[in-house]
Order: sequence, then structure tokens, then C-alpha cells
Amino acid sequence: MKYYITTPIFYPNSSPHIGTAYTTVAADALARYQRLRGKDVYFLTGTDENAQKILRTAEALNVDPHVYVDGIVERFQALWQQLDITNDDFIRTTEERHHVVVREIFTRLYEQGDIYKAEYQGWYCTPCETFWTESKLVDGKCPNPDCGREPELLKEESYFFRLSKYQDLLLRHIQENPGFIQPASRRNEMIRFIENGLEDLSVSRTTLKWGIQVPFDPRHYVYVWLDALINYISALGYPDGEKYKKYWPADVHLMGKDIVRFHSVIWPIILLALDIPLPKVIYGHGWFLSREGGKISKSRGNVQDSFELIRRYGSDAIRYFLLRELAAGSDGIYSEDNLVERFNSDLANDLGNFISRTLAMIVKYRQGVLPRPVQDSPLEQEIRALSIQVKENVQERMESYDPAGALEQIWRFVARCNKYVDETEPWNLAKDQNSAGRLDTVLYTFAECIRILGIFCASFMPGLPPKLWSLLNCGPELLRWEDSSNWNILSVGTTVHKGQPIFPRIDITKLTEQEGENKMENLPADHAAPTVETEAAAAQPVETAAEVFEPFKEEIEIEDFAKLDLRVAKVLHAEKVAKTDKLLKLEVEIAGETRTIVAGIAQHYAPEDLLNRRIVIVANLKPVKLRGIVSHGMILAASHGDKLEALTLDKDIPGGARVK
RNA sequence: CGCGGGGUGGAGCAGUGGUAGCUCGUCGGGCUCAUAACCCGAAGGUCGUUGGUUCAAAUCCAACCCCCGCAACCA
Repeated sequence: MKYYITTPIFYPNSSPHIGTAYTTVAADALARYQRLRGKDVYFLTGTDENAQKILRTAEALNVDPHVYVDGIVERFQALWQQLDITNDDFIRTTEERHHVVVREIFTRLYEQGDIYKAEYQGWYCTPCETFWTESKLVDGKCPNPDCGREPELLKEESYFFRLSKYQDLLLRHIQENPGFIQPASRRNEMIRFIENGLEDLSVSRTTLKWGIQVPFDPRHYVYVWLDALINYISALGYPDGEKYKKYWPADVHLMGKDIVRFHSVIWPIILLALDIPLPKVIYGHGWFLSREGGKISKSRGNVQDSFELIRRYGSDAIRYFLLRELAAGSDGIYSEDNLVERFNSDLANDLGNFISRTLAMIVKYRQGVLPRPVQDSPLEQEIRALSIQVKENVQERMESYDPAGALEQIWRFVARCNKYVDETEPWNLAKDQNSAGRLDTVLYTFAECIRILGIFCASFMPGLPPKLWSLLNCGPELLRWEDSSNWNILSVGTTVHKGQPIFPRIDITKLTEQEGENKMENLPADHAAPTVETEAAAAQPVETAAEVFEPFKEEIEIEDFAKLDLRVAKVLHAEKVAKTDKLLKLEVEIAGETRTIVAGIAQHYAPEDLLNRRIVIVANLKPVKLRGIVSHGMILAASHGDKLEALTLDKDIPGGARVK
């Protein structure tokens, strides 16, 4: 049986941080689990590199875009490697094998009439600098209440994909296949969305000079939708590749909830149009949010932290935390405190300590030699029964794409094991010669529990089983899923070792002292930000590492500078612009006149902070409307990362004074 | 009225009509094999507010309040 699982392709406009890792780690756990169950697994991940933004960033940094992208992709691949991700392939959309397929599909869709050329029309209101659709206009005028001027019709040529044609077909598929979009809440959302009607999709750009050219019209480049999604089959060598024949359709496309829409509308319609079978499941998981409830801190969050985190806690611990903390279908909280808490309580206290205490007893009471179990009791039967139950529950959870639920089940077993130690009181049995047989059974059962836990945990923490094998003096032959509920597998007479604690407790205060300010509360708790969804992805905070400064601009003449009219202005009045996060409306006095200036600094200054302060403005900038308010000028402010400070004056220079 | 998610003991979450549960933390007890770990017990909740439906509401309906994400807004 084959099992094809994918993550979205990630947007390499920044280095990967730990929040990005969830989808990939979850996919890896599912892939490993299915392999353990004997399936022929193909696990694909990759990067989405044909976005305009990449080109722009590369240009801004003055490097070749390919070189720029290569560098970032390397970081991704290194991170996956450190997280023990077992992807079978890594597709980059800049690769020729991908381009070939996209070109072929684009051409075919065009030839069969599903892609057509049209004009992309919009009404552009120059003063408002806004595009309006026909339907938004009021009597043919700009709908902005403060404007009402006549907009100008602008046209751009673009190729369109006929989504509308396949709307009903898609809807029927979703309704007839309840498991197609999961979880159910996402499915309902999608049904509602599609029922509202699909509009044909613009799938090419002429403004772009990066990515995949439309073969029959080289002025056009394929726009993200028709490019990125296709990676799922281009990586398999569609249409004739052996892998494609073997693995398609995908068993599951795993992704964050934000891009479920594109995967459950555009992607299936591409496939329907090409008469290719649809993937079996599209699963949208929740996001990691920060402790405060979601605000993503843009500062830091650079790559150092991801790798540093793994170095500090280990890949297994990070994987465990990510997988355990994000409950099926919903969002989770991400903070280092949570991580340490999880680590200490689950891995150190419960699992790690169980392993230590039991092995210690085998060593102490039987010199490490596994004794023959001879005297069974209801307790052992109970443990065995539980192993069967947990095994079945884990299977059920994993089939539902719920690693958190699976781990919860496994920890039921861990808890039972610890309780078993208390109930059997081996230290008392050891004191009584008559209890030797009973002690043998208990000690042997301990070892078996450790063995079974290794199997249960293998998909989630791949580093654990080898450590256990070395302690149990065994090897990979122990890693058989069926044996998680079979007993008496370990050979009597084997010598086991106590070893060092596998998950030593972490003292957070000590750690904090050591690492100083280097805590990672500041890590962006961003969800995995893939980008098969440009719009949304483009909106992701670009993690420009705080240390990176913008490159210097080209040299100018003094005359160029002289064009700027910089003036001191005194703030007379300041207020927030309603319904915006960033805008402050300022009334300033400048050379006796009063001006209105709208500035995007509301997140850094409260209105009263600026009252009566003297700031510096660009006085001769062409006025522009922002949210309906005409702004006559622009204030000067320094910014770096997420810090911003407006230029203010200390001494008594009056409003209107020149600045140069 | 832009779209969406959510408000349950100190923290994080389950729970869609019938005695309010889980993990962590707190307190008390037990144990001593173990990584100040483990086991047992307890305290702690007007289930955002108000009103309604019902024999019965955290759960259904209505209104409202608050938090968050997306979008918009950074000249």
C-alpha cells in the first residue's frame, strides 16, 4: 500500500523559524508512522520560489535572485535535517522539472479553453490611489465619500482560469466526499465559500520577470496559483513518471488553515480540468500563537533561534512539543515556558524518569540481567490490556491526522507504567527472598514497557528508540508496530544498562541566567507560513533579521536633496484615525499655517505623546489621501526592525524653520 | 454592519441538552527504585454579560461586551 503525503511548499523570503516547522514535523510523524505500519510512503516538501517578492528582495540586496534563494533554501533544508525530517523529495519551483510540467499544463488548459486571455480591468482613482471594481463604484464615481471623483479605467492583459466552469463539479465532489476537506469546520467554510460563487482567476502577470514564462506568450509569466500547487504532481514526474503513476493521488495534503481555501478550490479545479484524480484528503491544522494571544512579534525570530532551540533542547523535545501542543484542528500557544514545562513534566518526569528508575532497579536487584517472568498477576494483565487499547487508539488518532491525540494516548500508558511501579513496590519485594519470582516478573515487565514505549514514540521522537535499544542491549529489530501489544519479546538473560537520563530536567532559571536575554519569548509564534497562497503569504511579516540594514541607495546630487523642503512643525492636535491600526491624524503648525498630516505611527505613539512636540516633516510632498483624509506632508522617523522613533527637537526652534 | 476564530477553576485546554472534565500549578498525605522525580487525596469554576426556549442550558436562540487572526490603513 502506498501513502503519499505532502506539506505546502514554503516561501523562502526569510529564514525558517520554529513556528514554520509544525506542518513539516507533523507530516514527518505521519510519514514515519505509516512507514512503521508497512506502507510505501512518499513524503514531499519543498519551496515556492517564483514569487515577485523574492526577485524584489534579491534586487534590494543586490544579489542574483538564484543565489539569494539558494541561500535561504539551504537554511530550510538544514532545519529539516536537524529536525530529523524524512522527506523523500524536496521540490523547488525554480527547478526545470517543475517548469516543464507547469508549462505543459498551462498550455493544455489554454488549448482546451479553460484558460483564456482577457483584460484585467479596474477603475483607478488617482487621488485615492485605489483600484475599484465596477460593482463598487457609486454612479460611476469613486465610492470614497470624501472623493466622489471620476476614476480612470485601467487595463492589464492577463490570462484567466475558468474556475466558474467547474464550480458545481467541485461542490458535488466535496459533498459526496465528507473526508475530502478536514476538519469538518474547514469543510463547511469551503462549501459556503464556493456556494457564494467562484470568479475566474487571473493566472498570469506581465509585470513579473521571474518564474515560469507562458510558453505561447512569453510576455506573460505564470502567476502563483497555477505554478505552486502543481508541485504536488511535478515532483512525481507528471504525466509519465513512475512515481506519479505509483503515488498519485495524494493521500493527504497537510497545511495550515490559512491556505485550505486554495487547496480545496483552485487545486482540485486544476485537477478536474485535467481529468486527474483529486487528492484524498486536504487537512488544515491550526496555528501556533504567542502567549499573549497571537500577536506576532516581528523582532528577532531569526534563524538563530530555530537552530539554537534545537541545540538547546534537542530535536526530539522540539518535535514532541510541537506535536503534543497543537490539539487537532485548533490553535496552540507557543512559548519557551510552555516548551520547558512540557519537557519537564512529560519527557523528564514521566517518560524519562520511568526509564531511569526501572532500569536502575533491574541493575540493582538483578545485576542488569533480565530475569524470567514467572509469577503473573492481574496488574500485568492490566498493563497488557492497556497496551492493546493504546495501540488501537494511536492508530485511530493517526488515521485522523491527530498526532496530539496519539501522544495523549501514549502518555496514558506512560502514566500507567509509573503507577505500576508504585503498586508493585519492587524495593519491598527485593527485601523478601520469598518474593523473588514476583520481583522477576515485575522487573521483566518494566523492560517490556520500555520496549513498547520505544515503538509508540518512534514516529514522534525518532531519536528515542536507538537510545532505548542501547540501554536494552538490543537493536532495530524491536521496531515492529505489531509488537507494541505483543509481550515477552525481550530475551531473558539480556544484560541491560542504566545509562544516563535520556531527558534530564531543565532548570529554567538556570538556563535563563546562562543565556541572559537570549530567551525566546520573542520568537514569532507564527504559524507555518507556506505560500501556495500568495496574497496571504505576502502579508506575512517579512522576517528581516533585526541586524540586516537596508542597502544604501545610489548617489544623488545636492540639487536632488535641495528639492526636499524639510520643516519643523509643532503638533497642535493628534488623534487616531478610526478603524485603522497604524494611522494617526496630526494637526501641525508650520510657519503660521495649520496642516493635516496622516502618519503611520499609531503603534508607536499615543496621540497625547506627540502633543506640543516639534517634529520634522517633508513639507513639499504632494498631498495624498489616506483613509479619506488628505495628508499634506510626511513626518520623519527612524525605524529599525519593529522600533520606530519620530524625529523631534529639544530646543526652541519654531514651527516652519527649515531643516537641512 | 469587511471575513473568520475565541471567551470554562491561577495558566493552557476538553466538553453541543441531563451530576462540569483533563494537563500544569497550589495544598495535604504516601513512597524511597528514580531526573527535588513517582503514587494517592484535596482545595479552587456565577462555564464573558443579559434575556429567552426547555422539566432540564457551558451546550439551543437573541442581543450585547471583550480578546485575537486576516483584510484595509503606514507618502
